[in-house]
Amino acid sequence: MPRRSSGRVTLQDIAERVGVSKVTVSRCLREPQRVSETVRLRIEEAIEVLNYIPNRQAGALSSGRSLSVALLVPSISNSVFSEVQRGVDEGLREAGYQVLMGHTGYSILEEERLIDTFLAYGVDGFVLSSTRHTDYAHRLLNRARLPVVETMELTDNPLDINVGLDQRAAGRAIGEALIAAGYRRIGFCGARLDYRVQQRLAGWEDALKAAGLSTQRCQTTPRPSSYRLGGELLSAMLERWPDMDAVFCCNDDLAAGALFECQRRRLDVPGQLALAGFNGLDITDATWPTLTTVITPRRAIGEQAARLLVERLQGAPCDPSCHDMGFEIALRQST
Amino acid sequence: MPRRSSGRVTLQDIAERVGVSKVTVSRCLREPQRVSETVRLRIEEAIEVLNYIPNRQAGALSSGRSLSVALLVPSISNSVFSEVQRGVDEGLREAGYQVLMGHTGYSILEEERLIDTFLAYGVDGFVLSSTRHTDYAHRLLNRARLPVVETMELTDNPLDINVGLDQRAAGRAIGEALIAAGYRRIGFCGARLDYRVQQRLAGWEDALKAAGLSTQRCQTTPRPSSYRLGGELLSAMLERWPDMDAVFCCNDDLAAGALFECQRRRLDVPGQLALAGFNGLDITDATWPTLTTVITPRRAIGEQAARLLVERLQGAPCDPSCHDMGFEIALRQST
DNA sequence: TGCCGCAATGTTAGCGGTAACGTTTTCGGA
DNA sequence: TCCGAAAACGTTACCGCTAACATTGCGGCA
Repeated sequence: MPRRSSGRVTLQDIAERVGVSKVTVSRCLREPQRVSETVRLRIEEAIEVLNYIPNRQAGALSSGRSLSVALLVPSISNSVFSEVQRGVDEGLREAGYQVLMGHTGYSILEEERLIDTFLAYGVDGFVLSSTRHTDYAHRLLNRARLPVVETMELTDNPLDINVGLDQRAAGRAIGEALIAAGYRRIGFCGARLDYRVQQRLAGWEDALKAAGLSTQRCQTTPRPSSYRLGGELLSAMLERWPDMDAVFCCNDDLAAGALFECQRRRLDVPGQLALAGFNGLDITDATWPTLTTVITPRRAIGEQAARLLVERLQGAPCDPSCHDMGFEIALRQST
Repeated sequence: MPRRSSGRVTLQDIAERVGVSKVTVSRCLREPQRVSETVRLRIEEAIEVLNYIPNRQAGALSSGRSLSVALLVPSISNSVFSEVQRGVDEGLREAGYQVLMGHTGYSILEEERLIDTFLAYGVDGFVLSSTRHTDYAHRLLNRARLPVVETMELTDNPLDINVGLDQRAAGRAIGEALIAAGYRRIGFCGARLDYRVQQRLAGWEDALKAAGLSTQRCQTTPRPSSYRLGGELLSAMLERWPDMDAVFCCNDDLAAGALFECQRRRLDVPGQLALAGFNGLDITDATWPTLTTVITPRRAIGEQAARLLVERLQGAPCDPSCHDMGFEIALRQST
């Protein structure tokens, strides 16, 4: 009993219509210059007429390359990663790769699960948005011998390629900027507390300690970040440390939420309290007052990740490397 | 010359180690109860030890089902769609499907390209976030005979399943709410002007006309929506219609941007100008004053889409249907 | 004329799974 | 003890495409 053919148009159908073998059709699609002009035109016509859509699964199975790459981000709703995604997507699409996206919900266990899933899908490479993974994820990636880019933060010990920025230095820089602006009782407010946030916190502490200032005004929570949470955290901080004159929020969402809370309390920003955020999202440049923040080169990180990944995919040898994409302090009205 | 095997562990490797045929191993993975206890345990052990990861491409090629579904959204950075995505993802994952996401950048041509791409990947179904497609996309979808869910807005003529809300009715409702609150010189400000925004605009006009009010205070642009744009549009409107007493912004980003612009101009909201947005994003409940908006059931739309899609994937017949998920007006401080 | 080399195309043998059907084993009941 | 059906497992033939090698045809040159 012959297996039911899916009914889809296949290479064979094209080949029969044109009167060549299916290898020639396949070749025509992959290396057009290796097929004669006349045959090529007739094949192209047949593809058009029959509405042929190549079956990537079959192609991937046969060639061992799927021309797809997995991009794992912590959260889709967080606009921080949408810029990275755009950069990655653009760079990889140019090179003929399709990006398959997954979101880990900030969980390395979920990341592990997704790595497994995408390996099953036969992706040719990974772009991860962290340098922290489970042991099993490490083993999976090592065994698969695929190019991997770890993005966002830097690490001393990259799996393969690492593109990001020094989160701790950025935290320190914004701390120093606040100190330079004359603030002395500077608070830190952080949510989610993933590795990157911890680094920013450490940088903030570095700056304050170096200036001989107290680092006690630190309010953190494992809850996910949101505008409202920014307001709640700020309220709690104002209660505990009424003398606080500036707050560095670990991200822009919290900073904006804190700003709204100040408005609600008729607290003048920056007159009575200065605010600073992190990432440089659109909103920081739209609020009143505009928000001081650390602008992170998310788009550039994505593009660079794509560029390096493509090099590896096209044969460059595996040579672990780190790429510091820097950051920029944007001093705005809120400080 | 034998073809270079990818080096990956395959069913065959498991089978050899256990001393059974690979069909038995395959069966053990798909229908465990059809394999004897002892063999099953030994197979499971071998899978564990050898770190076997099934090759989905091969499975899909052979069975004709890939257990994956494409979800196409206009924009990843727009949080409106991340809620839909979450709903879809959750519902489909439960049923064993993997969601592959693509973003169209609000272009139906790009949507067409993505449909083509994902058909090549052999997805088993589509979730689209519009009811507007190119002719070619229509043909592709019809020919593929796959279940398709069109989401967000409603249509009289669904391709297959349609889950969304009546955008025009929602626009009318917010218009009526503003009128009921006593506003009479109500403006509309819109960006991007995709189909949904046009519907909201039409609804707003319906409400104003029904109340005998002027619909001239309408400022639109094809530019993509953003906070800053909200401010710019509001400025332009205040210049043209200084007597305006309320503005319905086609989405929350514009409304928030407009609010920030009011703060910049020291214009009291709602005292001097009332503002309303659309979608019910987090920010509307965080700003000061909080923003009146239309809360759209995005999560529910995603979940319902997933539910209906799974039914179809599991054999329910194709029977075009529309599902109105409704909306809710949230009157807040800004009106 | 005969031989060489290259361009254009074809043949073969898989890639790693699964559907369909075939065979063997097991076991209860007549 | 023997029979027959179900449970357990195996064989075969693909799914649609491509790598590697084989073949054909033709022009150019000695």
